[in-house]
Amino acid sequence: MKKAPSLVDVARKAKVNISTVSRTINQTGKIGAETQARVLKVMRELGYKPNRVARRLRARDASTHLLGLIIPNIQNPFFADLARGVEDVAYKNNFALLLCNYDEDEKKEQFYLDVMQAESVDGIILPPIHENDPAVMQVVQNGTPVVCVDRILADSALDKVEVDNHMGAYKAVEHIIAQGHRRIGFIAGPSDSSTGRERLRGGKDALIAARLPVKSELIKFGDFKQESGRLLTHELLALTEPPTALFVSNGLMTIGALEAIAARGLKIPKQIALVGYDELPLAAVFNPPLTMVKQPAYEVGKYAAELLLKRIKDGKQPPTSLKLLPELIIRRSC
Amino acid sequence: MKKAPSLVDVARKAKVNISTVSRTINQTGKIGAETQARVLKVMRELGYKPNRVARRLRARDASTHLLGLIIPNIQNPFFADLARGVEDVAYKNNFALLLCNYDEDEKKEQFYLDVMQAESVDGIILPPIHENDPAVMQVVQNGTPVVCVDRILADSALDKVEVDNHMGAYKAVEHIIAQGHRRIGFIAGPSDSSTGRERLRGGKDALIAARLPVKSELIKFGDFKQESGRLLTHELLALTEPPTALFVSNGLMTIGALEAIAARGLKIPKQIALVGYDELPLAAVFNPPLTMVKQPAYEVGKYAAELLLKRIKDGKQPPTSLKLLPELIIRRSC
DNA sequence: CTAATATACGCAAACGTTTGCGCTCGCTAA
DNA sequence: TTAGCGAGCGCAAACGTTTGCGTATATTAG
Repeated sequence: MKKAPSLVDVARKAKVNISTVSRTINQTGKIGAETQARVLKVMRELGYKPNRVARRLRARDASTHLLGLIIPNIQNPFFADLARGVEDVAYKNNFALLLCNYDEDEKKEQFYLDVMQAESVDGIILPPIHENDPAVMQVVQNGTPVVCVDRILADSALDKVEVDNHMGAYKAVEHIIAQGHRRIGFIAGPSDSSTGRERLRGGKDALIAARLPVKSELIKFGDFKQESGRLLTHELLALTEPPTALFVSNGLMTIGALEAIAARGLKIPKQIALVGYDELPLAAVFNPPLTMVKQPAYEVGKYAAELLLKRIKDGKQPPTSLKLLPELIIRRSC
Repeated sequence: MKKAPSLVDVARKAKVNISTVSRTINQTGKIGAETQARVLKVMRELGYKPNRVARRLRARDASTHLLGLIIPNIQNPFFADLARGVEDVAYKNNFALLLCNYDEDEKKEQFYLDVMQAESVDGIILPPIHENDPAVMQVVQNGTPVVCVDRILADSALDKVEVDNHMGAYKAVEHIIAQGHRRIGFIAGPSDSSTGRERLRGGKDALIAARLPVKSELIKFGDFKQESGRLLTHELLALTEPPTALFVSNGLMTIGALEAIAARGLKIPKQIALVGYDELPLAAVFNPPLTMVKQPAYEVGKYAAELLLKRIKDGKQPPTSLKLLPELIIRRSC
């Protein structure tokens, strides 16, 4: 590893003290015009790049220009979009991004939270693993700025940006009902996640508003992963009186549901109608095109990053809470 | 920001010198059994976590437990899978991951390479933006371990893991021919990328092996993004004598192609057959299921990370070069 | 002309580690 | 008895920054 030029090298060559160089870089303090010019020239000649590690070590308070993003799984298109949103605003502000997948695994989440703190990131964006996440709470207590996305943390005064899950599910089920369906299968998320619960609630409320019974045998609880979507759809379709329509409450499970439907050779929407959650890359060109409730994932990431940056710059403002709106994209699957 | 306990705090409470604590942690040097036990106890009591920043600053040679991954776009499922592969082995080895999207933009690539160096990462995994990538070359010269994935860097003795692009395209086109097609549209990637060129070459070679002419009007060059797939497919289908089959050389462009086909209301595979590159989440349940050449993206990431870790531990072994095999998954779209 | 003040810059501490070196024991070998 | 040695541990430097404070010079006010 060739040694990169340091402040000392620049200072020596420019015949000034390192503090002068530092101040030139950061535009802090008073420095003479010609000194400044000379220093800048030497910096260019040497190809000097400030060492971020040293900077972070020293400046526990000043910004370290590093953001942490901890998500369940980057292979989930929703989180990929979200991550992209975060990254774009980070880049615009000269921040780098430490990205981790925790796979809904508390051990991994803890590990990565430790890493983030040990790296003294400026702030962290994450969907808490569940509402009472002690590991996250502890990070917050430490004073690290945290903004919650997608899911929220119970009774905490944190910046957060979420999507209206109740509305998304409500609209979806409402639409299913409007298409004339009365037996609606519901593949819900885990009941200990706020998103899972809110979407379930939204679906139920739509049923109630239409004076339809909510039948527990038509509600299955998955884990937001593809395989559970497949399995639960099979269960639903194997019922003696199977549903005529399906609402699947996230993207990965929707893929699984489609697998099950294909395996049984059912026609969409005639034999089984379907509306899924989260937009999928091929949903619009699917045959038939898939009716889905689309979440503004990129925007969630974007706003979250902006909120975080704002808080980093100015710690003591009241927390702001954003709730973005999902959109029901009606295509042909229901 | 509450101050985290440091070596000094532990040392003071355990009534030893900080160096003893350090050596206890790293298992380096000789330390008495009871001292060690005492130190470990205090560490637990205080909840001590080593500060990675300080560690990285000090140990320019020792491992800093941070890997860099620079990819074009995390929203591309291929790279999402790849990233996941990298992350999994990084996690197993207690490494964190700095992830960046450079969007095929040289400025961004340069910026992120600078960041990685300034963060003194242990090593970097990336698909070079093109074969003669001066920015990457320079990083290599600096002595930072680099492993290339997917694409390669010209005449450099680097670890690399790629997928056999020639074989993938060859198999695809071979299969299209075997289905009886004679007019085959080819949506290629950029000709200045090694993957683009090799896939084009593979396709052409399959044509030649079958003694079929390669007609330049049937070959369109895209940029591996969705929109170009859509546009170019429209161009191809608008020909006075349009192709009866399409080979699209990456995943995003395949989505675009499907858009164009859907917009024209063409039936797959009767009116237009199609085989795409890269597996897509919904490809298997698509209607008809999509014939695609699937790249082992996760494995690419996994092997790359393993190679990188090996090189970090033991710098001076000859570079190893892996070439993984793509798989033609024959479904019903061709 | 002297004193006050602003400007431009240097000095050195601090951030939390790792590590080469040196010191002090207690023990063994000659 | 003493030189030699290894085990166990402390001292202090170093990594590359930022920053509070000090100081010299130039400028202005009184």
